[in-house]
Amino acid sequence: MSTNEFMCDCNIIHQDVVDNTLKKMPKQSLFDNLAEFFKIIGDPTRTKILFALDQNEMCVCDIANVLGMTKSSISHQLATLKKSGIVKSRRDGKEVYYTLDDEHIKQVFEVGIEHIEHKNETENKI
Amino acid sequence: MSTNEFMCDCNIIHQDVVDNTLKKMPKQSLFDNLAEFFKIIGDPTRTKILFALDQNEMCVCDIANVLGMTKSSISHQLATLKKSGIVKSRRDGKEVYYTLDDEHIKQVFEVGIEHIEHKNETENKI
DNA sequence: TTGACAATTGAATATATATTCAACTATAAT
DNA sequence: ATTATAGTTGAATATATATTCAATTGTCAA
Repeated sequence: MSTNEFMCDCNIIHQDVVDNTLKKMPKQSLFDNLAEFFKIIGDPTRTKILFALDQNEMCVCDIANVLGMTKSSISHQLATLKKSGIVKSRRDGKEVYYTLDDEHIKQVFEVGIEHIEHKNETENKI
Repeated sequence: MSTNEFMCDCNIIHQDVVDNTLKKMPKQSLFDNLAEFFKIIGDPTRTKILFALDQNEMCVCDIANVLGMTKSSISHQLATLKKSGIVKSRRDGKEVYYTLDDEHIKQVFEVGIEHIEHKNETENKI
């Protein structure tokens, strides 16, 4: 019944489990979008930018100073974040101000931090 | 006051905002861990593996069949996930069974999906 | 012990991407 | 108009990594 059995190099061992899982799998595009989103926030520089923007609306130079990086690299990363719909920008005079476009960011960070703390706990149990 | 002002190529424009943000910034290792975690789940193959394992404990061949990929590539990815403490494994005879080691995964997916849906909504408003 | 299958592993390849650098645009002030 | 500053952009480089391939290990059955 599985549509994938000819694409891989091994036999199905538990047909029921495979069929059941295949039935529940969302379409590929959901996984692509989900992974794309996590990949975008899965970079230390971008994570720091998002944390900073979660505190204040900020212009590029200020972000560069907070992170201790060049405005070029910050601008590149902001472009990536903007293209993904995570931040938005407005110009005021010479400065361009960035803000979070997605208010879930804090919540996303929180579950990530929960995971890290969970991991540290279990490691320290040894 | 800022410790970073000599590492970047532009002046601070809003000293108060920069100082205030720097005061609130967690240490670098938190961002590294956070980003590392999101990077790990920020790959379509791994996202699918985690979704599958959230349904059932599964062996490598079954996962390979669900995803339509070779057991080698699945095994490599499982090693990555295991090293990050996201999955764990047990051997039973010839098979090695994997399960989620972090029960937050479903919650992490949920906030990610919320973001995607939020993005789709705002796009469709045009 | 031999053969078969599940799974792992290391090296190689191919691809993605973060930062740098230099050039450029946009805006404001003189 | 000229100058200075904020920000963007494209190309180049350096680095990371997903998958493939071939070889290997672990386990069971005959």
